[in-house]
Amino acid sequence: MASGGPSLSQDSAETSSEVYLELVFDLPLSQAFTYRRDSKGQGGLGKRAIAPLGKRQLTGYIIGECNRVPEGVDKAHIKAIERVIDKESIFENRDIGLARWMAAYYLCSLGQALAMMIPSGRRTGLYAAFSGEDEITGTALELSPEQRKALEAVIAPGEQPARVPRSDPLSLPPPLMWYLYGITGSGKTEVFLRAAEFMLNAGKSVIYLVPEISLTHQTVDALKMRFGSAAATLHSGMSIGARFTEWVRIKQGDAHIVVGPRSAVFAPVQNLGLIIIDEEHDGSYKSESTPRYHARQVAMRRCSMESARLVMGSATPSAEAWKLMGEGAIRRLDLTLRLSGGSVPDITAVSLEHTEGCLTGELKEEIRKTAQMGRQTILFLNRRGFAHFYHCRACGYELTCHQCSVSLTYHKSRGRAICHYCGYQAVPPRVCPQCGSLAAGYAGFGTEMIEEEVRKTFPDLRIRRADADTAGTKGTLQEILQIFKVGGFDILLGTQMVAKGLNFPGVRLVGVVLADTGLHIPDFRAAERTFSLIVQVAGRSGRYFPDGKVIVQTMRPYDPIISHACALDVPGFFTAELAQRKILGFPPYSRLIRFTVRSKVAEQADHAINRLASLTASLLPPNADALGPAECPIGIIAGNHRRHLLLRGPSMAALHGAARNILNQYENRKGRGVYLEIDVDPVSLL
DNA sequence: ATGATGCACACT
DNA sequence: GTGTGCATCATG
Repeated sequence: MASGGPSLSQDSAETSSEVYLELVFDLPLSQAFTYRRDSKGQGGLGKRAIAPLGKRQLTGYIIGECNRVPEGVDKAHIKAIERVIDKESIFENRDIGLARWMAAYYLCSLGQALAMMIPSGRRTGLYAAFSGEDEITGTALELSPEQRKALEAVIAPGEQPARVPRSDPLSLPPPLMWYLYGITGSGKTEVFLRAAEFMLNAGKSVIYLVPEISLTHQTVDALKMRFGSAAATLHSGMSIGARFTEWVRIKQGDAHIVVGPRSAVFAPVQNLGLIIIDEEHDGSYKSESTPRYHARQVAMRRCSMESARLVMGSATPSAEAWKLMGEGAIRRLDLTLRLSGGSVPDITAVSLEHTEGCLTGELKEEIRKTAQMGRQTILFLNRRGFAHFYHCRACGYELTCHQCSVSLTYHKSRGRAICHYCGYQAVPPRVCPQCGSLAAGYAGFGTEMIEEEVRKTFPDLRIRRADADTAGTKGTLQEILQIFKVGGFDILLGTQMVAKGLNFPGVRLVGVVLADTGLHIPDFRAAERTFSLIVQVAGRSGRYFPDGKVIVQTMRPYDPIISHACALDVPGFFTAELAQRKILGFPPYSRLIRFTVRSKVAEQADHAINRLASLTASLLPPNADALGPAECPIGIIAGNHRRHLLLRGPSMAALHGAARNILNQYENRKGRGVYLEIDVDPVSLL
């Protein structure tokens, strides 16, 4: 039937009048698929449509309309879409443009990138919420001279970066960027709010990014008070319906300022004027699943594309941001003064060597002194659990998880050793399972052990623990923190979560029980994270009274990282750290793409990573190199053996092409049960 | 991603 | 001769 020349030409005459739709799906497939319109002749760029793909009916995104079928596709095989879902386009050209950039930059499919940008695109997780950081008031506060200067810089008229259309989809002139660099309590938030207010008055929209959702509720409340119904939220803790409602409100232009965690960077605001990134250093801005985008990177791109401004802020900038500030690409605005009557706390590093237990004499004395003053103490420990490693001093045996390769942590309250990665639990043996020695047990300490020691040392003081275990039950953490805030007990003992932006007026003393935890993890950012954590924790002290005291216990009191942190010397830290990174050739002096493979079968993981490595060896340009292949620092998670390989080059441009070629070759013959994850600009290498 | 297909080896 | 498992392939 479809054999002769004449019939073909007739076909093409027909085809030219027919319009086809190009759809992409939330699948790891790079290509678009061509369809006819549905029975009612519906189509529409930027709308979603249900369409048959193989045996399945999937939601696809209409990214184009064309009047000829692609090369090598038989017209007769073209199917019609089932139906169009949306009445109005949900993706503008701008959104599709941003998604195309994401797909190219993060090496994911266009469909995966688009799915990220809409509320129901991906399943939504739940996070524990707790009250946050700065006391934001509904009414505008008086600005200090420093704040005023910062605000004026950010809202200064004029100089817009030229809107230069480029053929290279990855390169655009950078946006105008500023960084509010200042200690906790120096009033960054008020400057952000004023800048936002200015933009709204100028008829522009604002996106306000906060880490996870910890600060979202409070920031939203404040924004609602300040800006009324012009404010909207988009976060993963909301129901799908609530999210959608807010999304529509934003899309229709009813809301002009959006607060939320990293995914809010995709908020469909009209006429974007400003993106704010609060606590820019925070790790939660990097997505942990495909596409593994970084909200800061996406924000920069969006601001470039839409000629908007970008303002970030933190007391402890990321190394990337610090370098850009040094180069002048980001303009630094210093906020040096503590408002609310506070001042910079007095920070002392104390050696833990030769100390019985986990509290040094210095720390005990300060706890006592603080209590006598009727004030409060926060004890911070960067580790959950009672103790960490089960270790035999006779033969060196270590008790580790059968599923994952990490050490088990003993939780006294449950009498169990628990894996912090997969949740595996075991009753710890009394004698060494390997050599039978009795000299086996737990070394190190966790929050439970400290709780016990503090209770014993200070039987008269009221102490509460706040960590992931306590937080398990829904309102509990929130409650504990609220009680602490109003002076309900004397000592708060906690992990990471007390380091985040919490704010307690009555706190005088902050004790970092062991600052070195995490310094030895095999990750080139270990120092940066440790430094940042200590400085952030120290910032909890002395917010409202000028007598804040911080004791940092450490095994290595002379380590420059610890001493820079204790001196709150961010420039000093980065001078040393960036010099080190430069010597070692790590970011921000190079760029990385990480390939991670996982499989239940170790040999399959090895095989896969070796194949990737040999492809890499033949396809990597001469100015780039590869690190690995190697077992991941966490070699096994939940029974999956993990191997990784890092591509390193002077710029992303040098790596992208090679990475794409490697992936194309690899995809041809990938094994079953072997999964590959691609991480562009990885933040964690575990 | 996932459902279909084809081929190897096994078993009533 | 049919059944089960996995590798390979196509999806418009």
